[in-house]
Amino acid sequence: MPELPEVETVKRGLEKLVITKVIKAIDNDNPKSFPNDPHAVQQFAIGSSIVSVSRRAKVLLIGLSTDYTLMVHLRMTGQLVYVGSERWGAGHPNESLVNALPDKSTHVMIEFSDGSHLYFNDQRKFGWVKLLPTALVPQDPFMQKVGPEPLEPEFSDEVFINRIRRRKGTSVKAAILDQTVLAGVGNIYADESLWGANIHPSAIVGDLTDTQLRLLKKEIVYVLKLSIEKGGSTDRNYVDAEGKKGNYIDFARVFRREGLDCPRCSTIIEKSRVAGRGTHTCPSCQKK
DNA sequence: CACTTGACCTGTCCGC
DNA sequence: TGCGGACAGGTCAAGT
Repeated sequence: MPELPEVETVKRGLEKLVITKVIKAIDNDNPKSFPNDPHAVQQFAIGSSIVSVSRRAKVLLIGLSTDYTLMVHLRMTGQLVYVGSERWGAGHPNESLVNALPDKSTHVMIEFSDGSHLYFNDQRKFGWVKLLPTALVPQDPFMQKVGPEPLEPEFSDEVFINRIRRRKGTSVKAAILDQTVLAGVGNIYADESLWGANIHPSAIVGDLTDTQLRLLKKEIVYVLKLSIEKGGSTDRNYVDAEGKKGNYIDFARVFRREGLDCPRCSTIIEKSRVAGRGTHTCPSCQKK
């Protein structure tokens, strides 16, 4: 589920909600969701306070006062939801979810000393919460190989073109989904940005011009920024740190709009399969 | 090496 | 209504 804009939205929410909170207890029901040595958890997490929340690619990093970090990947269906000690008042945008937590998909539960909680929910159990020394975060194999952050200034046209051209034999959709090319694009923003650039997802990278790739890079940055403004995309499971849904999907041009009109030319949007993923295109705007 | 496919899980939806 | 199969936003290991 969550791609860069969703993880960024969770990060911004958590930053406001959990900094300075002291961890009183952590429970989990599944070692895949919480693959940590209980002794390390006891020694370096329990009793520590949260000093920072940051994001790299689709990974959330919750910094602790012990110089350890809780590294969180939401994968497909993960949620990280904060619930205050008095819950949320009536009228909360997602009252039914928040007030029902924990539920059967809650796999990690962090209790703070003030009685509030942070719940890690994950229907499909692909996500995880790992505790490790902060100094070792950069040594993580994924962190070692992940590409540049698309919303940082160093993500220039040259950087993007050089990196994506390493994948010259593959489809452009597979290339932008490749986290070593750039960080944070998933299926939604791949389809949305390719539509924006008038490029067919199955086009081979080696057949695209630098002009097309520059436009694609611009569209990737555009859709990611727009989605952050809208609080991300809720297609199924995604919610932010307060349990609220995102609104980008209302602004999507092709994603999940098969059978509807292309907003640019009114041709009916099609759904197909590219790079093993459900793929949405306008057959008129995005010629093969 | 470059690239593609299947696996990891659970839930939901669609066709018979 | 029940059942089987396909599919769902990510990543990695194993295969070609």
